[in-house]
Amino acid sequence: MRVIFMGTPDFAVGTLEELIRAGHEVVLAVSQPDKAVGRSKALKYTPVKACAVAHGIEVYQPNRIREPEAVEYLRKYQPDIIIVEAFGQIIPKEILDIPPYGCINVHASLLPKYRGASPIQWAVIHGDKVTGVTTMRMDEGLDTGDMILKEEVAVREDETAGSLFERLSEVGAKLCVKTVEAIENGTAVYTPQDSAKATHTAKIDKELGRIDWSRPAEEIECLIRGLDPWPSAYTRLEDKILKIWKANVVGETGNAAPGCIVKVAKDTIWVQTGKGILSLLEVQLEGKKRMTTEAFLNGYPVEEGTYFKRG
RNA sequence: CGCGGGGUGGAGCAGUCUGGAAGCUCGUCGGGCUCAUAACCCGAAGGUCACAGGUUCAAAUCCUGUUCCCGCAA
Repeated sequence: MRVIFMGTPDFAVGTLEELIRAGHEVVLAVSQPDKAVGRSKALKYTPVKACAVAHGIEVYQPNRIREPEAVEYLRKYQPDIIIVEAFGQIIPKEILDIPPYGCINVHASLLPKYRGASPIQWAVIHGDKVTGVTTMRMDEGLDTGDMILKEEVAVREDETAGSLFERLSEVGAKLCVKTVEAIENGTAVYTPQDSAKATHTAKIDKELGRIDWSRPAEEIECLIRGLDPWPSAYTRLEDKILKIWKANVVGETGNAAPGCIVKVAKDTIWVQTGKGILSLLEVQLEGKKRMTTEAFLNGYPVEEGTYFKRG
């Protein structure tokens, strides 16, 4: 099939590669404009663009995909189908109507749960045991199209958003190819979503990582994993930001106030939360690298009875 | 040139302002104590102080250039 692929971050790269490997003719890759990234504020290719370039596929990066000019640009390629995955902009109806087989979206959740941005992080943050990937035929709503294929993935105990990203990306890539196959040979079944059961998720921002120590330890632990590798959960230690990368819930003893450092051992720091104690195992002080709590304590004295402050 | 922190034995840090014999916590190795230990005691190994120039009788420390890492911002 003649395919136009629309996507931006790493998550979508696997799908693009899998489509190419499956023998589809990817005639155009559409990605968000390159952004200034990093301390040097140098322009950097989006991961999808980099992949497309490596495969000799033409790339198009409109500022706004709903501009008539962008719509006409896509139309010229006469795609049989358009695959959209983590593109980052809402696709207008004019584009949805271009390909005869429609626009197919790969969404990293079990729809209708977690419609919207960042479904992977939210699955971890909420402590879900199971999540997955759904492919659907897009309509004008936000992730409301009819579902085609769905695959469940178990969330591991120590799952981070990063590790889940990798796994769902692979699952999504294969599921996408299967979906295209089914559409091509006419066996695809379109199942409407039960909108009554739909939930929506918001974009992840740094503010979300500010740890509220009055929350239960379990909830904070999920937040830490859900925001790893970005933007990370953090607290404040003596006016410095301390990111927390890894922690364990250790029980419910103690009646100190939330945020109190109730114990400093050789390789861990115990913090009182609203419910239970959280044992910090891997941290990162601002300006420093991420390190085990043991290493951190070797060079940075922390006293029992002092407090972490919020944000 | 967006702002800032940093590169010192295997790890994390102090020392740099006020040049002048390499330090702390931990790890490693050996020995001791102990029923035993991740605990305690004694001892040892291990560093061209990121790299390159310069100033000086003398540079981890002062000056110049380079490079790498990290936080913020975007």
